[in-house]
Amino acid sequence: MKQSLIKTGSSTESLDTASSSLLPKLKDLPLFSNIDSSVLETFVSTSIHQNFHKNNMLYAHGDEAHYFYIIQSGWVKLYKETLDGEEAILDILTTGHVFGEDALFSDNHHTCYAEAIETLDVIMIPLPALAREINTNNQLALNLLAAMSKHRRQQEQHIEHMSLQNAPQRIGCFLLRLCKANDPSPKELLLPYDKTLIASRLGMKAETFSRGLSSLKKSNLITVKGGTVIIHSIEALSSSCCSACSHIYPCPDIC
Amino acid sequence: MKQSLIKTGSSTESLDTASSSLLPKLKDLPLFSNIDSSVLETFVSTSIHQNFHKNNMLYAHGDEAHYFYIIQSGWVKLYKETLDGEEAILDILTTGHVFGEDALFSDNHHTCYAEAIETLDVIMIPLPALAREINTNNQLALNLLAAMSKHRRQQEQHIEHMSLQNAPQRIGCFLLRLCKANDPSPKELLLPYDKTLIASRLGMKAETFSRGLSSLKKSNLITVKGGTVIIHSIEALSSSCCSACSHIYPCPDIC
DNA sequence: CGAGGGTTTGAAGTGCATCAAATAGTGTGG
DNA sequence: CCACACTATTTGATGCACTTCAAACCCTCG
Repeated sequence: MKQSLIKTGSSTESLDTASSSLLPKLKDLPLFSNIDSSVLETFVSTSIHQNFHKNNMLYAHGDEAHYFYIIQSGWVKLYKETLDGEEAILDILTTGHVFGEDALFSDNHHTCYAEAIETLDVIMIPLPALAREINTNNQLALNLLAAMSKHRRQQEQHIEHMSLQNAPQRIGCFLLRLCKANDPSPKELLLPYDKTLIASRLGMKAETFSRGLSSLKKSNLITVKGGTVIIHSIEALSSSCCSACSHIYPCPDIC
Repeated sequence: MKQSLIKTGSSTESLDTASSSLLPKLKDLPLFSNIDSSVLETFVSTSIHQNFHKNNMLYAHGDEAHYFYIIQSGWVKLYKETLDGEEAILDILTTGHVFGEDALFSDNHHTCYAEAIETLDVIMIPLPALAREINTNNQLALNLLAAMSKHRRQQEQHIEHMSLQNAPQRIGCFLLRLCKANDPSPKELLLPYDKTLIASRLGMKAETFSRGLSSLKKSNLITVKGGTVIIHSIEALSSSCCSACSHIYPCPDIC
């Protein structure tokens, strides 16, 4: 039904293979902590550095998988699409996040769509290189396990939110997650992407999102001006949202 | 709100430690495929074999984790509970399923509740034993990765179902998943546990589940008598349910 | 047989979706 | 820099799916 203007392949391909400046960036990722530089150098030497414009598709559900992706900057949405053409957003990722690696365990095929939603800058590392390495490198396998496990907890929270929180609560929770720091002072923040997309990420329609924001406004919890939101009191907002959740603010590393 | 009669600890403890008859059972689990018998013997020798009655709690959210669990028979629900006392079911597991192992990556604490919903028979293996082994045994780490990855795809489907399917569709999909075989003949099956619990697993109230079943009945897709359901035509049922899903029947290994 | 939980049914309420239209915001070419 | 086109967002009116509350029914088990 909602057929977006997908321009696959029309991405800006700045293929600077193996720029050694990538190495320090990889080293900082949890996935690669305690991994020998020599291994990372192998990854870097076979990697591709690429840009994608908004609405470009990185891969489709069912595609054969060749790479996994490390986000340098920008935003990606991972989603599924039904026969009816409806889409369900699984996750929206940004700088430092890794995705696509799960194809290793799905017969080398991707199990969802990945699409850039803001100008995106990724490092693409060939999956066979990863596969070879985890087969012998136990530390890397353990790091990957830790990453998967974290992702699993995030998904559990997603499921919990969808079943138990109402629209304003899901919105409030989303805003709180945008506040990294846990100081209790009023907090001004910029919504990272389209409101329509945030709505979809939270499992609601754009109209419902809009009304949800107004309702938080009316309760005097926040102020909204365009894409800017001011949280008057983190304390107050969390007490109105987190009662319908198994975690209390500030959530653990999950959020 | 819904405070269930939890009788923690009052379980029937048939502690027959290290019965070597367990070994062949472990060997058949995907998690332990291609793992040396000597390793499994170590697991068996430190394991506990235990029964839990309906409504017994295995562990609570936040508990320090000592074991992971392998189900021999019976059913367990994994769930979260909000401050309000509402619960969200994450998963319902049965024979052959493994759970609790993710605590290894959550600071050795469980991140949800686990409760027996039908008389339950589990093998409990100490987490430190697993931790020690995956630190050096790459094959085991890879098996665990594969298991986590499968679980991840299941969760993704759960999320998708919750966002896109309506109540009768979720029910139909659940029934189809109970049919392992994909022969197209009418299929009679027994609901594995309380309708109330199925409802909750599917993210709806018992009343909605009941009405959903009637609606499938009225569409002449199924017949219901007590806990027995007859699917008139798998073809017809799947065509009415799977349109709101990214998978078509029969779903891949996910279901 | 009777108690109690699970299940069904009915009536009414609520929250979100849908449809439609107005408004704000953004990027374009002139 | 402005006018236009197009999209994102908001607002209002209405509908529907699911929930809630209440009561009846049914089934199991002591």
